[in-house]
Amino acid sequence: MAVTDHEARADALFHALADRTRRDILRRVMVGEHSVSGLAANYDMSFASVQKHVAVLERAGLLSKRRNGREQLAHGEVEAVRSIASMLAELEELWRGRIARIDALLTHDPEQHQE
Amino acid sequence: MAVTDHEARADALFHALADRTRRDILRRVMVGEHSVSGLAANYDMSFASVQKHVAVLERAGLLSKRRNGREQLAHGEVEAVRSIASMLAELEELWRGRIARIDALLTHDPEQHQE
DNA sequence: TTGACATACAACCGATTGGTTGTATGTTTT
DNA sequence: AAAACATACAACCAATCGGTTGTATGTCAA
Repeated sequence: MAVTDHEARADALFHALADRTRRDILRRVMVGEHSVSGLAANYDMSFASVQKHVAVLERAGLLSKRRNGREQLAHGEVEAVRSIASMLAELEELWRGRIARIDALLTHDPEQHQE
Repeated sequence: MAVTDHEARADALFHALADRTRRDILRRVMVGEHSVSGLAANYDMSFASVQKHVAVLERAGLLSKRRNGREQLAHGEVEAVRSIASMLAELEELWRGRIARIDALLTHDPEQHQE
C-alpha cells in the first residue's frame, strides 16, 4: 500500500533523527564529506557503534556514501531533510485549517458548517 | 547544560514523531480538540495504549490537554511543530553553506580557504 | 448514593535499540 | 607478500519501547 510506504519512510526518518549522535553526524555530513572513521574520531564510543549510526542514517536516506579508495565518504542528502520539513508543513496546514474554521464560526455564518 | 536541554528536547520531539499512531493522533488534534477516548476509538488497540501515546506527545510538548468535566480534551501545539521545522532549516542551512564553499572554490579564489 | 464513564498508572512481556567485542573482507603501503 | 588501515557485520547484553491487563480515582447521571 502506498500510504504504508510513506508512513514506513516517515518512521525511518524520524527514528533516525531521534538520537543526538545521529543528529550530530548528520550536521557534519551536511557541511561536507567525511569518512566513517573520520566521523568516529569525534565520539566517545566504538567505531562499530558509529558505523551502525551511519547505517541507520543511510537506510533512512538522510546520507549517501561514495567509495574513495579504502574509505567510504558520507555526505548528507538535503532532499530527505526537505521531505521531513514538508511533513511538518502538512501538520501546520491542518492547524491553519482549524483556525480558519474557528474564524468562520465567529463570523456566525451557518453555511460554513456544511463542508 | 543548555545544549543538553536543547538536545533532550529534540530527542523527545523526534522520538514522539517516530511512530505512525502518534503521528496520526497528532494530525487529529492539530485539526481540533479530541478527548482521549474519542481518539482511542479510531485505533485497533487498547485505551491504555492510546493514552500512553497521548502522554508521549504531551511530554514532548506536541499537544496539551484541558479538562472539560470528566473528559480531557487534547489539542495540538503548533509551536512545537515549528521548533522542529527550524531544526531542519538549520540542517539545510549547513548544506547551503557547503554549496557556497564549493562555489567559492570553483571561482578559483585562494583567499576563501582561510576561514 | 450507586453505577457507568473517562482517565491515569503500575506491572508485565516480547521486540527493538544502542552499545559492546570479535571476526571477515577489501585496499593501500612497504 | 606482509602489515596496517577502513569498513562491514554477526553475536551478545542491558535498557527502552509498544503493547497488554488490572486497578485506582474522579466525574457525571439515575
